[in-house]
Amino acid sequence: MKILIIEDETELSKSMVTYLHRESYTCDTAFDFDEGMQKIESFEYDCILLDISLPGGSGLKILKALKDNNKLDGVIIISAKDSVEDKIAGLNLGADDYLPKPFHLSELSARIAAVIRRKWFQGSNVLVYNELTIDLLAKTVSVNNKPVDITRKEYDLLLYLASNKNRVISKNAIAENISGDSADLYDNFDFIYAHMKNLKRKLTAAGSDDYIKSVYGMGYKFTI
Amino acid sequence: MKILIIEDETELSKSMVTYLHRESYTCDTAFDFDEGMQKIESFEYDCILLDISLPGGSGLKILKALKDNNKLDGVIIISAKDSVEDKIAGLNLGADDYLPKPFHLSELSARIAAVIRRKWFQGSNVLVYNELTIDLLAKTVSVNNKPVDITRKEYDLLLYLASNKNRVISKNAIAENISGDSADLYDNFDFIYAHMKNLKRKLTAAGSDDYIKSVYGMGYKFTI
DNA sequence: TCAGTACGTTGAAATATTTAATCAACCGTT
DNA sequence: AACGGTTGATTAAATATTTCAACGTACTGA
Repeated sequence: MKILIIEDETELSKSMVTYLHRESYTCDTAFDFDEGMQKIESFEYDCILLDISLPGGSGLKILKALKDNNKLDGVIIISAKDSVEDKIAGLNLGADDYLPKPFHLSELSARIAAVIRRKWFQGSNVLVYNELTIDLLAKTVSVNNKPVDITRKEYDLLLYLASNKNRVISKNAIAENISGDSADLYDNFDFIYAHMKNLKRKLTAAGSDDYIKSVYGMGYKFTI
Repeated sequence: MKILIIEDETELSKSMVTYLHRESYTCDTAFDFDEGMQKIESFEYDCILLDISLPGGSGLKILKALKDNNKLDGVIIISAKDSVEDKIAGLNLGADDYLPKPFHLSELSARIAAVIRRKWFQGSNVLVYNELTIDLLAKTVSVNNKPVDITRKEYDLLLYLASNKNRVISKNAIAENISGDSADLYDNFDFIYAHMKNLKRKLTAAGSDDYIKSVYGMGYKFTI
């Protein structure tokens, strides 16, 4: 799952990245208004953490832009505790959640998990596709109720495709989702092939159907 | 197990912290209304001790906020003996328990233990996993009914994982749970490895299966 | 239809990361 | 001061990730 952190305090931003990375999220960062706008325009994110007070322009303007582009789902406002008007303005614009500074990273992580569940999984913790289930809380994948031993990248890959079922997902999108930073340019997708092969092998060996189809020249599609 | 003490009398707060610390609880403190609100908003606790009469605002308002956030489980009201209306208001709002001042710390501790048992272990005093049992009252761990000599951190670690069985628990979460202060960023998790090794060694030496599996890149999982 | 080419799959090797184990320093208690 | 428990640093081991090269397969245009 991919998160954009728009926050000018570099120390805070850095510790968020570290913590969230350990929680299996991949993070992008933006440190001012312009960079924030640029990232939201060029990439897709599962969750956006948005500081209101930013150099170069108010975060509320970014929020407005997100709203106009129908990308409000998954936005969490973070802002100084006393800015009540920021909170009201943010929630009025339709942000999903509001977290006053200072906050504990575990709290942030819990809010992100809730937002993502709401956005992608109708608030549920478990995705079920016939014999295949993905448990978001336990971070496990099972086939016929037997857990499958899966690595983190494989899990990310499966979750990403499954949460976009019936859609063709480009390899660029996959690379950005399961790998580090959107700034990276990928000259080849060999690593995707490798993960895909291992994932498929493990799932089918466990008795699952192969729900992931490759779409020649386009990407991959999870179809139930 | 993590406890939040919202209490303005510093002496009382300090003695509670000391006592509860000896009882293997880790404690956070808040000394007025605002601090209390901030802590409950930004962190998860297994039990919250809430004084009703606080500088800056009534504890009942904190209780209301907890109720609105579905975090009422594990709240114990502490208040002057004669405030019958506080008691009624508190229990009406759904607090778990009520303890009139002055009280014995042992009484407090017993109530906390009861609240935690109710919240986490459906009122049971003992967790049993085949040959392995964890006695919450005695704070002991046994294998085949023979007690195992275990340190406090090891006990915390085992209890935390066991009470989240079949879930992968991140090292972030483990660090926060077993480490005393609420510091939330750790630059390394070596101390977790050390405790983990000692815990596993003691349990297997005592004849227990190794129920704690490491999940590479994700954390640890207790599986029966 | 058929070669030609781009794309996808595979398995193995190389690299990087995470976890384990050991040992030493630290800290609070007694 | 001595002790056990806890934590941090270092090295070793295990595991995951990425790269690479060889091979299949699907599309393209003549």
